[in-house]
Amino acid sequence: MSDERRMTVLRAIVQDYVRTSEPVGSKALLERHALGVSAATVRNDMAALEEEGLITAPHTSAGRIPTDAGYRVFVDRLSEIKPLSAAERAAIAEFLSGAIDLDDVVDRTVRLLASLTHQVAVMQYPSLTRSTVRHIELLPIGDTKLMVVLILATGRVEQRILEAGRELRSPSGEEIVADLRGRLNTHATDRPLPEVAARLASLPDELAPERRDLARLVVQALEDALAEEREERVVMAGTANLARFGPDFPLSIGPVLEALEEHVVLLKLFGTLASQPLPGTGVAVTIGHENPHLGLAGTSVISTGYGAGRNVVAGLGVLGPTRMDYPTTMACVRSVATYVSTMLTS
Amino acid sequence: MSDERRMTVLRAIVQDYVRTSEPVGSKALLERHALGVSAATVRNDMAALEEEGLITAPHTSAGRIPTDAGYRVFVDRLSEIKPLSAAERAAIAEFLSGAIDLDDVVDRTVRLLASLTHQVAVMQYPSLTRSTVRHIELLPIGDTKLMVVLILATGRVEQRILEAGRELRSPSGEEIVADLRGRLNTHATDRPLPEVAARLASLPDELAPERRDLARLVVQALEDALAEEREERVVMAGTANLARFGPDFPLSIGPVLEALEEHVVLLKLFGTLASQPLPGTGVAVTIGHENPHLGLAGTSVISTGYGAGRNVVAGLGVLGPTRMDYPTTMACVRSVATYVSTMLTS
DNA sequence: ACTGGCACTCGATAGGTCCGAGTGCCAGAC
DNA sequence: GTCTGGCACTCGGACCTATCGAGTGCCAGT
Repeated sequence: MSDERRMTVLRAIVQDYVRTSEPVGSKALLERHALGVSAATVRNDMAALEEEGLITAPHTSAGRIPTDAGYRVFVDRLSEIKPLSAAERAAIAEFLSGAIDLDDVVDRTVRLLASLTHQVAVMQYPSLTRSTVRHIELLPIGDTKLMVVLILATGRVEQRILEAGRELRSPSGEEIVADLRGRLNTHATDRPLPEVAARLASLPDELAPERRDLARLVVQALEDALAEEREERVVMAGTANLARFGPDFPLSIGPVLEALEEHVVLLKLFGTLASQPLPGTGVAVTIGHENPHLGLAGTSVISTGYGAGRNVVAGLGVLGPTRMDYPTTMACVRSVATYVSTMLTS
Repeated sequence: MSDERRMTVLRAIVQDYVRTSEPVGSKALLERHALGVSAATVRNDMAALEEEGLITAPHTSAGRIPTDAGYRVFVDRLSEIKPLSAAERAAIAEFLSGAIDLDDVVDRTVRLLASLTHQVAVMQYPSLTRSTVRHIELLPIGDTKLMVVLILATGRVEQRILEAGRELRSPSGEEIVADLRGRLNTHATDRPLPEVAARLASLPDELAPERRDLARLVVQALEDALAEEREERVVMAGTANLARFGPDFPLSIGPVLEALEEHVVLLKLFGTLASQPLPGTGVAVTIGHENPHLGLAGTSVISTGYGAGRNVVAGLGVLGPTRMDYPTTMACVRSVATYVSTMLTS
């Protein structure tokens, strides 16, 4: 019994089912795919596939549909995904190149991805925890107030104003602030945020005792800013595509919308997924019940990382019904991620 | 023919239909409402109401359901809406009081509103165009760079860094900056943003010629900051409630989700609506086709304004099927808006 | 102006039949 | 062993029909 052919049959079943959304039988399979064998043989293979749990029959005497495990095997066997056409790539590049700022890049990206894949597109906001510090600035305001400004490599700026409790406009005060600014930047500039947080904690100890209080306040303010910004945002588009889930979606769409609203769920999903890409494709795929969240049991998630330069900053991807055109969708996700990355690098 | 009783019948029809989501007939009406007249009389009234276009029959020999116009009359006749119970008010207050910052207030508010009304809750981010300036700060950075900080009454902070093109750390430079800071705040502090924009434009002219270039740069930066922040954000929650639209919703839910994703549409909706509240209730109601957007033809929007102090800052409300419990929903929207307003004032 | 009564309409429901795609299995061919 | 053709069987979906009942419009009577 040829393992090879069984996989061909599985692939054919997945393809046909995705196209028609109807259970596919042995006869129908033969019409669309030149398998070179008879219907009876295909039936035998199907029986074997069902035995392995890769396909299932909704009821006796109907065709077969792939199970989650079937999709899994199908996806894992995709050694490489076909690249998009030149025209498609050009369209992506053009659409994204019109963006005016970071917000706009994110907004355009999700919309583009949603319309390309006809699924729900989700994108993590560029995560600051994986970004680096570009510069830290200290600015006296009034006589005793100090503004702490944190500028990140992603272009984001955070600021805090704190009460220093001492005169800062005096020559000695200026000197203290200048010294602190220098030390902060020595420790932080161009370093990733988690490392910065660790290094800053011990900074006050290297100062003269009378300067430690101010340093502690500033470090505290910076840590605040880091912690707050660590809460990552998620943007999505294409939820209307859920309406095409199929004629049977009334039950499934509610929970899915609920899950999509819980940004925490999505963040967890993309956080773990982006780090486990499928070898050879660069994208990660989670299918149906593999998904930890109950409401998403009928959906698959295709995700990947993106970022400026070579370090991954955040995740992006799409979510759709298990019955999804995996190859095409994976290609779209990967291409869009690539373009966003180049866009962010410049 | 008593106009009075006809309205009572209409009200009863609306109430029953909202409860059961099934067309209501003359007989069923009599069972639930003590109208004091016979079924035949009710039928006559119904025929008259249908003549007026306030109710309609899905098909011959079925009950009647209210038309958009019917709902309109029903809502307009609600002289006052019943306040929420003390327990509900307490729950609202407690849920919102846990918020830690502006973002959190908005987030909690939409979630609360969605779960209270079982509809889709939408909330405009506090609009800066209707806010006021609290303070403008100018801070020299390095030798020739200047940071412009704009602090708004809503607590939001915007900053820009610009190249001044001249020495600012010198005594004369400091004096110029201080003078400019004073003038800016004289013109801007505690004034609404649109007025600030208008006043700033002419500010350079009141300065000595050699100081105008710097002033123009600063004014330009401030106008940039204002313009950018003018782009208003919208937050929503409870989209999963759309799944309860009814068993017939497959067609309608798609367009609705599309409309919800077009934040521009929502902003326009709430922008115009919040300014036209229903007298006596403080909330604005748009029903079905009254809505300009095609995808929302089957939905009603209940909205109102909220804000710190007595000036309305932005809109907030819910969106749901035309078949909606208007009195209760209106009460919820109003109460939540009230609490958010008090919360923002403090 | 309201009521009771009556004939009529028509969607929803239930039962029954038919059809065909699809299956499993088996005996025979390569 | 592996594949093929054939055959009996299953079962959901489509289609038809009959029945039921909530609801209507209208009219004559109070």
